[in-house]
Amino acid sequence: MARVPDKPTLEGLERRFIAEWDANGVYLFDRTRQRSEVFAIDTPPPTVSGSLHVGHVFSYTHTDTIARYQRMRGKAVFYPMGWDDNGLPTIRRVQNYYGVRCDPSLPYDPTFQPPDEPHSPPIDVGRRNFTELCRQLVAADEVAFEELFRRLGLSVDWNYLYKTIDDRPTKVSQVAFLRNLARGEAYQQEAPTLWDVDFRTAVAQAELEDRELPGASHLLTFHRGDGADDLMIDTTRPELLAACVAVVAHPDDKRYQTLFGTDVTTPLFGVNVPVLPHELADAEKGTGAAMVCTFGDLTDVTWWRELDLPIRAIVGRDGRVLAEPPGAISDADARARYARLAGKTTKQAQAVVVELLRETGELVGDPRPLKHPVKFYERGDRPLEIVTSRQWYIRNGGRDDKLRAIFLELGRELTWHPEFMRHRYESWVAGLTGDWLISRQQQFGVPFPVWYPVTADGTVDHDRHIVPAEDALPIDPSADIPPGYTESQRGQPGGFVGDPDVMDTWATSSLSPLVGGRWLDDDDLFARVFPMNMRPQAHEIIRTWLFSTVVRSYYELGALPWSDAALSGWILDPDRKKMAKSKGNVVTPIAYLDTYGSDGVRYWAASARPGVDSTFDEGQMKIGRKLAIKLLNVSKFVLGFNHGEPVAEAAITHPVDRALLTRLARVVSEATTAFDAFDYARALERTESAFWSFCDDHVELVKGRSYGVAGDNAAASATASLQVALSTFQRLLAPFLPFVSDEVWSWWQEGSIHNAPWPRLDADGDDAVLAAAGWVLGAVRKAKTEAKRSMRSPVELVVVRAPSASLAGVEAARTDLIEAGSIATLRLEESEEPETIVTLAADPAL
RNA sequence: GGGCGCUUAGCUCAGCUGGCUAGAGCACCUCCCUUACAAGGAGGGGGUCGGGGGUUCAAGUCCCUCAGCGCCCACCA
Repeated sequence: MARVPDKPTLEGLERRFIAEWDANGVYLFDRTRQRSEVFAIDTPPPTVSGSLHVGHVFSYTHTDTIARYQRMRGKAVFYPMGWDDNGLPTIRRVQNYYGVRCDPSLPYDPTFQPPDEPHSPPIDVGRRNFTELCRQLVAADEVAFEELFRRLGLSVDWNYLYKTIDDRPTKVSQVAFLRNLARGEAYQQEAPTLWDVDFRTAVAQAELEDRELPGASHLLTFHRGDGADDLMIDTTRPELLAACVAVVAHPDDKRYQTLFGTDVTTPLFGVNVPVLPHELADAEKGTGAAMVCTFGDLTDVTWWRELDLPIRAIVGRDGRVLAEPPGAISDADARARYARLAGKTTKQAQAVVVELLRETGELVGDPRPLKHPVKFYERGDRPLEIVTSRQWYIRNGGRDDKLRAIFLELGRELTWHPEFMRHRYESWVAGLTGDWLISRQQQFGVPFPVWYPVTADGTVDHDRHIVPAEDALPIDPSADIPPGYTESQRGQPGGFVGDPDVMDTWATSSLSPLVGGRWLDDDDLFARVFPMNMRPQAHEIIRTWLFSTVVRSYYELGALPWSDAALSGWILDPDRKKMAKSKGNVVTPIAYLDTYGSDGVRYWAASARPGVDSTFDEGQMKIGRKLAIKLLNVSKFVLGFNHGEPVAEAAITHPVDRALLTRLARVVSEATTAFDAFDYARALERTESAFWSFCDDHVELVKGRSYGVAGDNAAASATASLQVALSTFQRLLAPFLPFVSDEVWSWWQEGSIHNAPWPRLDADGDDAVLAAAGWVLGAVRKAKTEAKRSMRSPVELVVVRAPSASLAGVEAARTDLIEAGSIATLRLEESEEPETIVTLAADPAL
């Protein structure tokens, strides 16, 4: 006996089912299943910084529909969640929220309590205190994140939740790093690196972005001896003149042939620098001759390295000109000029240099304003500088073509959804110019588990690493002591120091399949889930997260981390701009979940093609809600026949009903194929359109027969087919509308629909019957509408003229048509030209 | 400069390996309270499928080309 409410409603479904699913363990991962029976998802751990926005709802829903489909296909779905609470966003928030700053040199203060209000000026605290504040602050956000994801109906197994800040992920990061180090895949190097002067940290190539900035071209005079003509050089960065180490021109540039190998003297500072040929110099740009500074841009680094030039650094890590000039600036006037620059930001220094050049007459004309692209750290506010520093790197093929070829090949073995996304991986890997810089000069993150010996004279020996045993991890070298030492030896001659840096957040994220699968900690589990099936993620982090995961997985396990990568698009606001926190146009999802229900919002998300940027569209949510309501109502109606008791499928003998099953079988097949290809949107579209046609046409057609107007057998056939269709549609819609589908399922089935098997149908009916019947019914409806009659109004005569094949279909549906259309006489006439003539009964109102 | 994607009704978008008069939803108009649903239903108006060329019996769909928009990569004097 079906338990159908008198007045079906969507109200309260979310709260009820969230609790029910939890209580019944509907989404628990069955870890007894073998790898071949598991579908494992490498879920993106969202960055915990504030709140989730509608973009999260969008992409996480995509993944969830696939998880639900695979679960219904009988797979044990490994669907963990993680919180990425590492990294700069958290640091920034903690600094601002409490008004504190981390000073790693300070000891831990167990009694420290954060101020109630942001403290100004910021209070300096030790790294461990700072970390504790980070944990406190993210904890509240994480509760809200979990609540939202549950509300949205994500079928995550929350038992596998992890936080990147926790010991286990930290240990995974440190172990993997030490193994990289031992195998030579990680190394340390002192070299010019891109440097953010505000965050005071090195940044990686993958975190750069170009911004178009106004600048100016300055024409400078470099002097040649013996009264020869001056050498003119155009530069946008005259403030780096003191850092000039050479002048380069293209080897074929006729203008400079005689100068190659000679020296010229720099303006203002009178330093002799060589004029050298190099392929990268462009005869078309400026005067064709460029000054090489240490370092103005990445090309300078190349010239410096390949031409074996000295270093004359003048910009410090704070972005200001260093107090002391390079040794090459020896002349007293030159040193006096330099003194006017010292301590200034590069921007201020530029103004001073221009002034000085005007005084000496070495600036030709005025600076000519231009716009040019400048490299920024993607989270930064000021242009990057290049400074020499000691950093950790992981080899990624950027300096090794054989390795690069391996990573390119791995990218080709990966299945991409949509397929064209592989181009982004290809062009990124092909264009790498250096290894992956993983160290950051930050206080909060996974520390490098390395100490260095301090020699007897007090210098740190960076060439020797003291590393802990794996089973001692995780460690913090600024708090923990290397084996064989005591805390009193920290920083002392003959003692040790800890590596002060932390790993970039991607260095941890790149291990997400290992962290999620509990590598090291639970080998049995890991063997059942790795390599994973699916990596869902946004397309703009292919170069960071996706690529780095491929790299780490290759090093640690010699395999691709997953078989399939599913890239989601962006949410655009109505002005077609990407919704992003930094753009200030994000939409908070809660209000929409309240208004349209989780199912409605999920419908909107699932309507967007995989990988395609999609406009935020409230209208789609409204449609989703209507779909959910329709499912309630049609379920109620179908379950009203035979008191909701199941009727054996064997009763389905009527040609109209058999045609329905054939249509259903096709829809199931299309949805299945689409889902297998990760195309949730197509699965939804096929299902939805078949569902509406079922409700509006088929149900109307067989309604009368279901009530019994054509006898018990005909009624049983209709009822049984309606039940099959209902069961099928409920399950096809379950991945998209998990709440309402489980509600209607609960009216007549045992257990959650989300643990029910995905529908399978074999049918051999002739669905031309439905096409023919639909055509006639449509004509009848049209006639009634045009006559402004009710759909119930009687029809005296319908004459159907069509080829015999179509007539056979109409004949098969005769009783249903007569009933559905209130037709007194239905006459069929064979004809080449299909035509339906409807004669309405006299209007009783007239 | 190289690459990728997009351009179909007023709006948001489907249209998969070329094939019946190009579809859906929203919006708009008309009608219908029919006992699953008025939070519904029936019907209608509206498109030379970005431009041009080509292949084909047949092109929104394939090829070439141009244009606009977006993105990725590279350049950055």
